[in-house]
Amino acid sequence: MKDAARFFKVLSDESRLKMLWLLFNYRELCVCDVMAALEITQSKASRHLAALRHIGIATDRRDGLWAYYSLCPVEDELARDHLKLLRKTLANRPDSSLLLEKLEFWLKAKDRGESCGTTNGNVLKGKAKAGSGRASLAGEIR
Amino acid sequence: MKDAARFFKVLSDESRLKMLWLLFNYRELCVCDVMAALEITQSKASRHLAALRHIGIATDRRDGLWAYYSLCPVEDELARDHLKLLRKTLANRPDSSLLLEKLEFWLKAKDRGESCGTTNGNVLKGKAKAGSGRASLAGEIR
DNA sequence: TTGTTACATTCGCATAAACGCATATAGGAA
DNA sequence: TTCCTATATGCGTTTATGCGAATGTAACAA
Repeated sequence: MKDAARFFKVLSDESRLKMLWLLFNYRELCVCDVMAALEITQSKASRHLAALRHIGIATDRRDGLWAYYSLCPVEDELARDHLKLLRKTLANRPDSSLLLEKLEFWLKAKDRGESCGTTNGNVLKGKAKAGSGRASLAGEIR
Repeated sequence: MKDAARFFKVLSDESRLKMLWLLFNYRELCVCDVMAALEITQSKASRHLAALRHIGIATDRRDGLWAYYSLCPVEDELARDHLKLLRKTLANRPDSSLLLEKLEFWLKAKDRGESCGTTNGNVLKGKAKAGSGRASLAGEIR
């Protein structure tokens, strides 16, 4: 049962639960999307996403500078079943919808050309840039 | 989602998962039963059982010197659903049946009058005592 | 009373986890 | 080249967690 305990340890952090909730609802998200929706630092987002990857419930796809994370098929039965249930149970949590709204708000701002601003500025308060206008690759699921 | 993370934190320890598995299969168990089945110290058993009690998924019933722990109805939907699923998923773990066998072995030894021996001796290696022959109150479920 | 037993709890220590900060890496643009 | 940006990671610090050993508590027996 050691691996089962390790799996639940990953679920025992609020930030990681929120990330899972976002990934349940969006096909893939980059680090700065998670950063913005959860209002956490870049290193925190990167590390927790890496934790999801390390136990094999998420993968990352690199595209230039960006790293897109998404859920991946889970071989372990216990993990797979509990993740499936988690998707349902998290939906009824009070802060779940708010979290999705925050993400949508950020994605729209990103579409308008705002940068992630990890180096100097605050993510959600960054000014609009004359940037590339890169379209978000976040795939909405709902 | 903070309370959800707290719930999964309780599941993130192998000893606590084993205790839950035993309580899924026996209506109630005293501390020394858990101690013997898991081959852990008394303070460890007591502490982890208290952790299950503190988040409201187990209760204790005192009868003289003994403390009998059992699962209790859980009001929170997330916790309730995941516990229900956990009962199924843990059944397929390789060490689950072995754990139940260890418990049954201990319960029979206890029925023969062996003491828990928390103070001085090792639990499973304690000599048979001319003790009270107290019948086990552990209620088998399977 | 004294002693024994089952359990809870406190203590101190060791390890693990989480964090911010700074830096490294690496791709894209100028 | 140089600069900027997105992400990963090493480092040091803080906090959390788990543990055994010892002690405390309360019930029962003699």
